[in-house]
Amino acid sequence: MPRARLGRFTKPMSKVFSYPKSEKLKNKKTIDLLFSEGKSVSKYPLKLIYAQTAPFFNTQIEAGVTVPKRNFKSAVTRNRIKRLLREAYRINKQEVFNNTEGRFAFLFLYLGKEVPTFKQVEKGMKVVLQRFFEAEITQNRKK
RNA sequence: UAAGCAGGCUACCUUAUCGCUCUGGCGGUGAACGUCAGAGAGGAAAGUCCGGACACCAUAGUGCAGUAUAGCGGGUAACGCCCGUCGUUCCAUUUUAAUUUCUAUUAGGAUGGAAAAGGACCAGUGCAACAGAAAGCAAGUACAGUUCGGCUGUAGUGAAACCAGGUAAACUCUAUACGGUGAAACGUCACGUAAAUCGGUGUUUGAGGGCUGCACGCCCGAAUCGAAGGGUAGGCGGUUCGAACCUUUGGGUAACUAAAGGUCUAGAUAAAUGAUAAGGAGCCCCGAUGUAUUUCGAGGUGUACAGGAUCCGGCUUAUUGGCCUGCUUUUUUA
RNA sequence: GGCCCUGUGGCGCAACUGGAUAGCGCAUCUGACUACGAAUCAGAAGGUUACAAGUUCGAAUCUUGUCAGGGUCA
Repeated sequence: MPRARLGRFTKPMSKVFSYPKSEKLKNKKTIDLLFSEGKSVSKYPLKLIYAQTAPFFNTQIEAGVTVPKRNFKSAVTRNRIKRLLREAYRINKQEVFNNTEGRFAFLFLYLGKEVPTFKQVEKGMKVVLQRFFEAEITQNRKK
């Protein structure tokens, strides 16, 4: 563990609504982990797959975004939906940072078959994150 | 002024807030991070249909096989691309001749435009449904003519009929070009496992490899091939200055090219250009005025096709609106 | 990013060295048989051979270009 400095865990909070490169979910292993063992909550047209990961890197949450090629053939519309999803996560992620303990990996899937507006995506994002909190709280109480 | 055709250019804008990637400066030992400044998708970035650059494989070698192209000349790094030109076919206009009351038909010439994968059945092999005597090496119907010789002409079937027949986007032949594999190439650093198990072949009598379909030749060569199984699937370089773009002058019918001057113009990697709000160009529709252009008011829309992934030159396909140039036809005025 | 393959009724397949009505099985519909159903028998419908252009007298077949689907790679 050469580069893991656990004391550096907290990020500076000056840029609240940012979504830099280091918070993006890139590692193929963790993505495989998400699909095999991750739990999910969904609110059409969004679906959130999440899993707890080891506290290894500096970031608290890694998040990724996916739009299936099967539903959207054009690369332009796929890029647009991914941008909308990223934007919605960027604006609403602060609640997650304030209300959770531990590290998580997120993957947002878009399941709809039509191009949404930003308001639809943001509404779905808020609901999905709320359901994520509820699921986590009930799990903690069971423990 | 309007319409059509051909070619070229362009790709909505402004403000505010929040945000993304890269580069440079400063702070920071360094990384992270902060801050300031700058840069940040296309005409097709697409399809991957051709041609190259570049990298590795012998210094890329020989023969066969295979693939591609096809009048002639030029351009180019190269091309299946582009330009010019010849012939062919089609269309339009015009003209001549014959027939005809006219319309029109046939044949020939001229002008303009368009299209196309446009070598060779005088090397050989194959193919041709139905119809037809006969569709390829053998035969033959009817009528007419006749120098009486299966000599000549006509008719009928058919897309094609006796003729050196048709057919090569049939095999093939001729000429020319092409070695193979492709940035998941290739180099390098790091992490990690199994130097284990089973079976085959082999060490100068040479296994196997050098990703070519085969043969030869050349090089490396002591281990190697297969099965099942285990590990890693990360970083950096290649990677953006290039057959680059712009302007002027000269050469060329043109495609294009030479010289001089100037410019720096994306480098992401689960993949950067976005979101929200307001407003304005533009477009559409409705109403009023009006011969019409226009003007005023209200509403809608505020864009089509579409996102770099090593890089260039083409081709093909998708596509909305605006602007410019040329040609043709038409209207008005003088 | 590169390379390769395939498109024929609703489904699975034939016909592919060009020759005319594109065929077979299952499924569908109608009728018969039966008290009713299944099975069986008889009959019918359903195709612009993925789309577009070309070569040819003639194209599912040959050529080219689009579109759709699938496979493969360190």
